[in-house]
Amino acid sequence: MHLTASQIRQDLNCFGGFGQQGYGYNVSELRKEIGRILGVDKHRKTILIGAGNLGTALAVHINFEKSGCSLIGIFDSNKKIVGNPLGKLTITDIDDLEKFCRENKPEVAVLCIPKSVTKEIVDRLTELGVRSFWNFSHYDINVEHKNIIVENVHLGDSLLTLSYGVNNNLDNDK
Amino acid sequence: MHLTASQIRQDLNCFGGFGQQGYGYNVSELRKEIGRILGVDKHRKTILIGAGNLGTALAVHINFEKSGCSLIGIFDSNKKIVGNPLGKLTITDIDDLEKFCRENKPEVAVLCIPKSVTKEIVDRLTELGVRSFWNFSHYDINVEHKNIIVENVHLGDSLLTLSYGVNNNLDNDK
DNA sequence: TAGATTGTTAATCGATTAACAATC
DNA sequence: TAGATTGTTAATCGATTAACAATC
Repeated sequence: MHLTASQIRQDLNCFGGFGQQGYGYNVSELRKEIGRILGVDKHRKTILIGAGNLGTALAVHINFEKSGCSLIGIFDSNKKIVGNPLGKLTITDIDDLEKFCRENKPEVAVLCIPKSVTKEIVDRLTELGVRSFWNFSHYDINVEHKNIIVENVHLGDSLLTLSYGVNNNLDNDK
Repeated sequence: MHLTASQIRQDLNCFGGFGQQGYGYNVSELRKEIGRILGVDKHRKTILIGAGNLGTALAVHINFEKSGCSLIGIFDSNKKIVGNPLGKLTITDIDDLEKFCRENKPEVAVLCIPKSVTKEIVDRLTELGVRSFWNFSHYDINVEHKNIIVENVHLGDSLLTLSYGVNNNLDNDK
């Protein structure tokens, strides 16, 4: 993984001492501890907004539980696909978002929606108590309201990084 | 963008001087220069391997030209979807990969395929002269053969980062 | 000349690496 | 005791920030 032993020891010490000097690490215990730090033992209720190509891909391929998230709802504004099954869930009308959230209190939202509607959706969701966003839209969520956690995934930027690498013969796989 | 003026000047100077002291930058010229550095003015022939949910999402939503790439072929092993249209292209049988590459000489490949077949596909593509990979599979491409450029996108890692942020109340939007 | 803005050098900061003490 | 391995401090490296010279 391109990491030195020294770096691993330093990093682990940010969270505490997990090994025994002269003896080593209990690997399975260490693994569990790291999992706890990352929060993979949680089941945070998560909803997906937007069941287009990307939303569908994520709903099908991402193992949410593996990251401590539990996908409990999928929403879309397209009435033609509302009611359709997607994985183990059924696509719900975005108009029912408020009702659903008041009843189920999700904490995390995955945003697979166009830039133009993202601000409105984020406003509605924060109002409803959602504090964490996995954001695939091109809109940059404005964290004026602190205590909100955002993980942006801008795939276009990633392709641009590759393009730079191609044009400058860089091995950026580190 | 959370950048200081100093940082921008430093970064620009890695590539040369683009402004005039006391006067400023010619913004549209600077923009063009940065574009050239990133290679967005190129039209590198690009193929997409795997037309599942994720591959479809990328084919539809990503503006390849904007990053200097030109999508010229889409391949899948599923005979049921071979021949189907996808965007402006038609899904081609993966068995025709060699023929297509010898004729069209693509430089970049987007990998939306399962981990299990990635090594084989990468071997075939490098043999055919493809040197750059935008890799969405979970397989870590082994760059033993230098001169190969890889940009990995592991969406699961991104969700795990969010999970850590949620559990430790970190604002990681910087 | 005064004000403004870039280019470049120096200072600061943080992260990586190396060294070594502690311990089995 | 010798060898091995973690925890922790010190040294090194690189990137960010600050300072200032150059220029309009």
